[in-house]
Amino acid sequence: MSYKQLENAMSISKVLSANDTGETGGHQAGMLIPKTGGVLSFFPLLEKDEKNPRASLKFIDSSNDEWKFMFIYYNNKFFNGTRNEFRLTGMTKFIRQNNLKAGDKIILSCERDGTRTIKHERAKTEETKNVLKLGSSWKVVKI
DNA sequence: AGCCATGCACCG
DNA sequence: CGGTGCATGGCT
Repeated sequence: MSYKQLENAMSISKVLSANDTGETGGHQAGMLIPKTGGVLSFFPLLEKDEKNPRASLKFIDSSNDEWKFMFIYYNNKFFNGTRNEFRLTGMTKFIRQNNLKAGDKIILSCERDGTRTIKHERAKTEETKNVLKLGSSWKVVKI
């Protein structure tokens, strides 16, 4: 009797930063993966004893297209350098095709059969929605 | 911890 | 030769 059913159909999401989408001029080719929030458990375990280990992952989007991303652990901090972070690279085409901008969200899911899917969520840019004008110079005065 | 930025290698 | 992506350093 085992109780392991947590690894089924999990999904994570990441809000794109300007640098992730390339808007800052950086040629990043992908996005940073936060080390916190349990996000890492979505990805395969990488060999931390070797430098910059990586895993190629296949994702299916909503139109059933297949995408190949590279999950890389830049860990040269434990070798020569200063890096200690995870990245998902090779996403430029996907970002462009869907016209994703900073603030938009990427949702990655993992089905029970191991299939990984990718979705995106447009940021709600209704910035002036809650700026309800109430005639602030008027107020009720009791006499 | 996460985001920004860049030199260089590679490929069209 | 210019765009793209990797790897890496720097800055907040």
